[in-house]
Amino acid sequence: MVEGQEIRKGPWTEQEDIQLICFVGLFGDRRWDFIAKVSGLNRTGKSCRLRWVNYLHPGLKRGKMTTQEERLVLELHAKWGNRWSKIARKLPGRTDNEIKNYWRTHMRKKAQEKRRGLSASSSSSSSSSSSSSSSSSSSFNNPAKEFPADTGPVKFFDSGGSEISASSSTKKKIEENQELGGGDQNGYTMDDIWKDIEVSNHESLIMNQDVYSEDNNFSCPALNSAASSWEDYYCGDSLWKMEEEESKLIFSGWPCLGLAQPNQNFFY
DNA sequence: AAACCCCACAACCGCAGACGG
DNA sequence: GCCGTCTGCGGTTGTGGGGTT
Repeated sequence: MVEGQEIRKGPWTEQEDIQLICFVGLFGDRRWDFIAKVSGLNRTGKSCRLRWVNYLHPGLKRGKMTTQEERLVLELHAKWGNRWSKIARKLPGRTDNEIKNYWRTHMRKKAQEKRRGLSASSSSSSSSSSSSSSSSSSSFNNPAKEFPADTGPVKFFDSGGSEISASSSTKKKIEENQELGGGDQNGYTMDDIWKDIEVSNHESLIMNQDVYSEDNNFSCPALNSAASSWEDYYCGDSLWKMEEEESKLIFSGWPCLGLAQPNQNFFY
């Protein structure tokens, strides 16, 4: 990066966030390496992108997953496996990271509960080798190990996709599906879920007009959503896809509240 | 009040695909 | 067609906070 400067890692400071927001406002949310360089943040483009996508993006919903979202995640995971980004696209305002984390924690819990239930009901049968907590995380995503027929710390929350692999995994998936869709206790079907989500999307779209274009690309955050702290710092409105030439002009009157000056030399 | 445990989430890493020169 | 760079994705780890003992 900037020669001699050490790349920063770890948690982002508020200052860095604001700085990043400003530069994304100027250059759009694409050229991350470029943004990382000119912003003077000693971060990698990757890191900047991640921070933006997972945390700073104005279209993000924060807070707990709704029941509809939970069900949708379950359903889509059953369909697509660990294609988190694909799943995330179906859940406006949620990130792949968020969904991934959600799946890990909640599904692990579910798996444990399920196992408890099973071992309670069937004290005999199927080995039930006393769950040695064994390897942490190394068996993730190993289809052979997903939904192990009742052994060990069940890794089914990270199944690596149900697409093809049948056998025990399929069995569990079927159970899951029955639990959520088909034979659900309250008969909540996918259609219902979609309806609900459409409704709530519609509502949030009304509140957040124009945040997204049709393909979920961020368009113009500065124009909407009443001032959550950082949004006040947005440096411009439609500077989104700006050429470097133009940006020079902007920098000549750099507006951002005493932030570290951007690396203007970059342009010359 | 302190120690411990568990959960939730942010962030990093490695890899693969896309893209431009 | 090859190579280098960038971007996106999935997996994994680290850490802070809240709850429990």
